Amino acid sequence: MALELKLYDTLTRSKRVFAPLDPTNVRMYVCGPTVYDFAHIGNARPVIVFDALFRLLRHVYGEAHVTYVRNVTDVDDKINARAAERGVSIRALTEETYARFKEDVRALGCLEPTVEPRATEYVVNPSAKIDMVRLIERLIAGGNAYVAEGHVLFAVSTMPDYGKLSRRSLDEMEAGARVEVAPYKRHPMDFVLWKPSKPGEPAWDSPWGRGRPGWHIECSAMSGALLGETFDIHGGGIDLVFPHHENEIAQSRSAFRTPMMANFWLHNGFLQVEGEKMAKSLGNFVTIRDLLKDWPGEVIRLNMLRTHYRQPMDWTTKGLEESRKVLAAWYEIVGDDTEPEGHPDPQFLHALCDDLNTPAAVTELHRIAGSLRGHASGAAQLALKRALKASAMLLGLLTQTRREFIASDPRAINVDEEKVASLIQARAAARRARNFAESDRIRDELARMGVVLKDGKDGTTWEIAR
RNA sequence: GGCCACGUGGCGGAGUGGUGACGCACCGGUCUGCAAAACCGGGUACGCCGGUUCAAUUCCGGCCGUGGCCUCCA
Repeated sequence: MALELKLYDTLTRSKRVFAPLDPTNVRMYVCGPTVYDFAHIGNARPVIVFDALFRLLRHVYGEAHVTYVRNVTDVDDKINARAAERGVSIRALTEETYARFKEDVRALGCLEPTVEPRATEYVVNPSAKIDMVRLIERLIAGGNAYVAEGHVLFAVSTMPDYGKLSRRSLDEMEAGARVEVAPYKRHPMDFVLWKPSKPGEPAWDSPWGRGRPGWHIECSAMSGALLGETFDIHGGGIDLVFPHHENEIAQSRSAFRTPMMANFWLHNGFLQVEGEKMAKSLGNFVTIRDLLKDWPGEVIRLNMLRTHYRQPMDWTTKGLEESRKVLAAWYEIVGDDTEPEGHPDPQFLHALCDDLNTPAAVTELHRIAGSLRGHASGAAQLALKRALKASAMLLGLLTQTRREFIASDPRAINVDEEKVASLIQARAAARRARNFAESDRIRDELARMGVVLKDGKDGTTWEIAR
């Protein structure tokens, strides 16, 4: 394999060369949405980032050799609360929210994961290799979990490595704990695998009574069922490192008796909005849905990828505007050529293979676009255009024609393209007749429609004013 | 209170122990009937204080700032 991919692994806090456990089936699991509300831009970061990684892995190992699992959490106390609040059934709420989520991420140019399992389908699932109830039974049988007052708890003291991912010791965690410890816990850090359900809450029959799973067990069950006891990459937001991923590791490794769960643990950084933390109390929750009312999906996507996935990021309107300009300029260069015949640029790929360095990859796209200016012509020019297009497309960018991109701007929906075209023709005629008063009048008329003209060697093009 | 990240020019944002990436904006020029676009050229940087080193933006320590986790949260 010519391309050497390096990824930063949170567990070892180091960048390591990625070697698949099985090159014919590279397996990645990413924690997906809890479906109780519209997804916000912070939710979009891991979705876009790991989609980019998925695409890169498919390029390196072949499309048929990558399995990407992103779960859907459809059993959760927030869901119960929201459903009750709205007076709808839990099922109706989760189905509706999930459908909206799918629309949102498609608009952001994300490929569908190979499998999108729902937590509720893996509580008890006899046809799966493993499910949550069986996993918990194993943990109890193996001495890693115990039953107390209708709950099943994981005993962290049975896991010598507990805390390794988040680099904190049990002593530190106890010392820093702010929350009262449930009296039935043997150790303060023991966490819930199964809990009883009150009337009205989702419930499944289990050896421990009618109840529902704790938060962490779903990911251990679904990754185990769909990817196996150990797999290559586990991803998610950095806020999930503790306790979620730490607990997943404890569960999976204890149940399966393995030295590791995932070979690489990848975490994306947090996102702020206009310099402030995004919080409901600040009223600055930016949903994907809202953004799509103002910006093409590709603009949102490029804006996300202009920052390295591990860096903290500030999401701003100014940044979106810059991303829009960059994308528009690239489309102007590539034009309406849709032939996906090029190959991604080697330097572009090299940047991506360095821990998914998308900002550096974007720089390479600028480099290719720059080399297209001026001198290149004929076959060389076509090859460069296609390299630019093929490279960008690997990241889910420049997937349209120039015209489609312009039309995809939400602000363009009120623009009558045919009328614009005829006005441009009329202006061209006036200019040929050197009737500049008339040509300027037409330009002003178009400007009032929100259309900005750009005269070039090969005629006049236009875009939406901002 | 404990643990952990991040802090680069007007803005965004890579990277590196020793020649000031890249983009946006800005300024100057070419082109254009004019403007826009395009093209050519230009400037400004590594939070603060120490330490290691021939040499630090890059390594180490402290401080300050921002954010994350410790509780359901991407």
